[in-house]
Amino acid sequence: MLGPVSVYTPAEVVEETGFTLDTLRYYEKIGLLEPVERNAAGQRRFSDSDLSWLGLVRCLRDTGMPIAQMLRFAELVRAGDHTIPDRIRLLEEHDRRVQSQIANLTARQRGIHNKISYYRSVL
Amino acid sequence: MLGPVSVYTPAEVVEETGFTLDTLRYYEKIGLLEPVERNAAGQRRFSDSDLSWLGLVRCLRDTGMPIAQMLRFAELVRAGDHTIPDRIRLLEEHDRRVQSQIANLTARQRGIHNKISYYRSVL
DNA sequence: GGTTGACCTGGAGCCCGCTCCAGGTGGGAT
DNA sequence: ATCCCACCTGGAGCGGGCTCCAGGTCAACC
Repeated sequence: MLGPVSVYTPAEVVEETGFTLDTLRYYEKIGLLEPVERNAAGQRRFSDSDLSWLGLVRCLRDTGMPIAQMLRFAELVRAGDHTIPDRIRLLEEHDRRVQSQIANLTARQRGIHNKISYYRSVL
Repeated sequence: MLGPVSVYTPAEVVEETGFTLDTLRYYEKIGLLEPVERNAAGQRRFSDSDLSWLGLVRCLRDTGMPIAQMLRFAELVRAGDHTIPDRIRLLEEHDRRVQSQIANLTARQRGIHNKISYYRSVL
């Protein structure tokens, strides 16, 4: 039994992923997205696997991974299953950076809270 | 009794705040920093109050506040104590954004963890 | 079969936030 | 007295990540 094999228009992918159409085209142009299938008229028809890749891209972007590093990751994916350990290492390293991002954000937020408290105290 | 009134060289401020000297000059140029005191030779001598302001700037920058908004905040500070309620509002609004940043980061991190687990499961 | 609107391409432009440079002055340790 | 290094200014340049545009093609609905 195969999973659903669906096809999505650009507008649907924009809706689904939150990326703009310009951004999707840009990602394809730089190779962050595999060349997307086209219909007879040359319009993009995205696949489930494009969608799922874009889901991961969304996670990595939103956690601050630079595009250059996502490209390296994309190359590992293309290179085949033997790169899975490398992919794990890359993601784990990124995860550590995300963790410290959260810690820093939380610490700085405390500084902001202090300032707010101070301002309240002098009202 | 007055607090310590000290004066800091550019190098000390760089050390203390983590901003580069170029960044400090840039912040002064755009008015995010009040015109800094100078010695006879025209070199900057930062005050305690510069340092403390830079501490707040560090919190706001690290939590993603755009420079334009920090400038608005700086103007409120210059305008005097009657703007304290506005400052509180501004900081609280920013705090809410920081909170949702942390939430988003945490959610995306879960997506990354899932991917790592998946990769581990297929090894 | 006409109109509207989604989509296409290549390439230029933009915004943010620094960062770097050239060319020069002054301070302070030896 | 000399050296070196920190610091100064104004202005240009940069890197990242899109974003916008002109000019054109197709599709789909009335």
